[in-house]
Amino acid sequence: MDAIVNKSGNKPARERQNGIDRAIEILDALLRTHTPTTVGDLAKQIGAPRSTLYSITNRLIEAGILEQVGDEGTVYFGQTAHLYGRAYADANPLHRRCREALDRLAMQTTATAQLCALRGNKYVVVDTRDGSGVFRITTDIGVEVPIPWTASGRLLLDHMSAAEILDFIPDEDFTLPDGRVVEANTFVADIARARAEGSCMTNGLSDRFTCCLAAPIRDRRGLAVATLCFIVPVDSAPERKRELLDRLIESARELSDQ
Amino acid sequence: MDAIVNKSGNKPARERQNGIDRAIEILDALLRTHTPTTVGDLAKQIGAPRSTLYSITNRLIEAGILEQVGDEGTVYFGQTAHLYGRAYADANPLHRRCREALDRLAMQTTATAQLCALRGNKYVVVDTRDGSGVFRITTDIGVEVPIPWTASGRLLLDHMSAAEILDFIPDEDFTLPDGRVVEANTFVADIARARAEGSCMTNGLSDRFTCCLAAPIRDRRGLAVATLCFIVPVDSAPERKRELLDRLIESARELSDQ
DNA sequence: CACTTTTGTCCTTTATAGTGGACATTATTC
DNA sequence: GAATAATGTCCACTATAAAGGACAAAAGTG
Repeated sequence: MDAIVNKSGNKPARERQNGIDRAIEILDALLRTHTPTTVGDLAKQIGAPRSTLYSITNRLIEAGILEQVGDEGTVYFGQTAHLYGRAYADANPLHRRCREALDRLAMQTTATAQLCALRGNKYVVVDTRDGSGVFRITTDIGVEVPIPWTASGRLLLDHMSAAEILDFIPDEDFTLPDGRVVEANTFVADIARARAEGSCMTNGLSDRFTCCLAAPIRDRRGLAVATLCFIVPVDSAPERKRELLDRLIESARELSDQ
Repeated sequence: MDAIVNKSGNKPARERQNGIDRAIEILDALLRTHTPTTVGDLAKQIGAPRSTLYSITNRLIEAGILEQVGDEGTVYFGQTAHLYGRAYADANPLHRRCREALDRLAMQTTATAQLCALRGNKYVVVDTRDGSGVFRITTDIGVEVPIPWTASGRLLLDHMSAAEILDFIPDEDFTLPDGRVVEANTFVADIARARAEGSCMTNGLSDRFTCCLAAPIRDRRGLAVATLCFIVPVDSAPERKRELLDRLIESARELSDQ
């Protein structure tokens, strides 16, 4: 028999939750909404008693992981969270090298360069360098986006079979922001092609004005662990797109360890 | 009567600890050591049962806040921690503006520019731009340093009375890495002077070869919430130090809101 | 103004998470 | 190769933390 599951679909919803689980739910809720939130709102969002959340947020505030924002009742990530994150970014060799690559790419091309990866069954931007050009439709770092909306997503799934892919992605994620639907078969074919070509380009997919260019960074086993990606206007010259894509492919290959 | 206190000196040491407190202890221990650590070591450092730490670290790993590093038994911060930290840094207006200021300062001067603040009764580097020059004795981001070792520390305490200052700083923190001791009176006088001058310079203090230059960023009430700081060789020309200091003072004033 | 909603705190109850040990397995050390 | 230490997992016990509600005060709302 199936256990009752909550809306995130992966955790059994017990009536009494662990404090650490609650704390993680709080942090993830803040990452999702990407905006300072009141404790009451948090309680509503994650379906927890307010009294519990007050005691946990207070403890997290005391530790500096959360901070009271402005002077009205909302909380958001604090300085300590920033320090933890920097410790990660500085210690992770791949991440360090990727940051340097982003700097180079954004500098040389004036386009917006991003480092992208999976987080669960969603796509997230892990780091960005905003290009010096005016064009910047930039997804916020850490905000989860449905995989089929992105060029990078097609590369990040290229180790999976068709069945695994369709099982992995929630049905609703195939619907684009403007209501169009990505056909499952088309999507699987896209992935196969991206794998064969070692890169992926999408035009006007998640956004009508945006072209995304992406190349995979692979670990020693060939698994795409992240992607480098450029965001440019969809009406950029084909030659420019090609040139940018080639740069991405080269940088991403240098970052791969195989 | 005094409760039993653990070595960090501020938390009552109960025999049975809260899971969230344990989790925070784990994260702070990793930030302190600034290196991937085994669960057993963590347990030793924070004085907790191994069985407890295994269950908590596993939960944190599952959430992506921690990651298993390499393939041998150690854990460190994970990608999710990075995302939390970026969310903080992107949302915090002061922090955003400081990052831009650091970029400018490091670029224009080729010196290492840092953003510093207090964390409890210690000094920490919150962000750095390593200068293009060869000279870089850089404190790692997030690592706690005794306040009397730093120029910034003198500015960050300039709202306190002499008594408050001496009460705030642990006695052992007045001993420099090379064994010399900062006299309490001298330190208090340093702070008064730093406040009067609106900046602080130290030569060969925490490190024999380093000169630290710092200027305060103040909130509307005049409290120094952070500092901008340059790290240069102690034998740099006095005129250069003066010029760098003036740049810091100007940038820091622009970032202050008063 | 009355009325609703939200906020922050406090209290009691009870399911359960943290503890401390035991245990079989690897790693180290000498 | 024996001896020691560290690793990861499991279990039973009970102090305690999450829950769920109650409450006054503040903030919106009409």
